[in-house]
Amino acid sequence: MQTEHYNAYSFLLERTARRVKQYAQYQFNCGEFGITVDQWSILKKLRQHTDLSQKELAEHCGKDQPTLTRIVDLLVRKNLVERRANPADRRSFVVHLTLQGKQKIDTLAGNISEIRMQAWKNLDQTDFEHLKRILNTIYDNLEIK
Amino acid sequence: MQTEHYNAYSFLLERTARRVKQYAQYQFNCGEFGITVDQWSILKKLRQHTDLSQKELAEHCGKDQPTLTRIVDLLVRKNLVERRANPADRRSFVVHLTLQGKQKIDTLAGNISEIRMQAWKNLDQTDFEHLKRILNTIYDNLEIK
DNA sequence: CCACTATATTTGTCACACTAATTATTGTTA
DNA sequence: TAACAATAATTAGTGTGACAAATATAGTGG
Repeated sequence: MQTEHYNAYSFLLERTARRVKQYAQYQFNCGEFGITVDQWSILKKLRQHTDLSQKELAEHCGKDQPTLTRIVDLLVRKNLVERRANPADRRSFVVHLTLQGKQKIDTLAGNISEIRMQAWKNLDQTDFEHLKRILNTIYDNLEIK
Repeated sequence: MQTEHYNAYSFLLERTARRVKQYAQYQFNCGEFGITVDQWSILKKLRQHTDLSQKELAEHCGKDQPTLTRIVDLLVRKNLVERRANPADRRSFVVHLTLQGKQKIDTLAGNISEIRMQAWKNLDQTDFEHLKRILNTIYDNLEIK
């Protein structure tokens, strides 16, 4: 690899990630979904693994704990989730989807899949495999001891 | 492409972009570089194209104008750049590297190249070409009209 | 020249990332 | 059991990103 690349990839990566998020948020706003993209990622994870602790939820979603605390605050304020005492550990809560939260997910899931699909025009399965492999390699290369 | 992918790529992309930035910032902090990763990207662009207006600088760096205003504020406070009147247009400034700014860039450029290189362990030129092509395709697919 | 529109920058607000510090609780070990 | 370290969650502070609105100046068409 020549040196000039080492500066380009971070720019491309950040720029693309930002656009992916911005595009999705724009569509969320147009459709008046009433949540942010990051809030959606939490809801969706809860639909798969119900009643996770905040720490577990943060790990699954790739967020840090302070960020997760605040996202959960916002979701609680919107009555989409609630904090429930964790009987096994009084330091922690489990985050529980409300009925309203489940309904929100079921209502939006189809729309959001379509929004996400838009990125893959002109790309195929092989491209996805490449992207996944390269991104995961970079991710592993940069672990902080 | 099957549907499950359409939700995975955004997670991978954001996660990787975040780690790239976090890793670089961590190394910046360890080395007491005294700037953030985003501030560095502005300085480096100014080293290539001197005295850009804030609007031009924002475009080159892929930042929006309010964000750029604030980053320039921080760089001014650190005496690394200064705002100079644009004789051609009194609405705008040109951002000018101070001597101190130039010295900072020259001092850090080598270290930062090395930090950036770390991401490419176990990857080659072809991987870079794939990544560039795929990210740029996604970027173009998601333009907001 | 005047009104109108467009542009460059700034400010404000909300959301999120990262770090460090704090609080409450748990686990461990002397 | 009492001191100690580890952990879950929170809070605070700074930086950045997106969007909207405000201000000042520039350009344009009548």
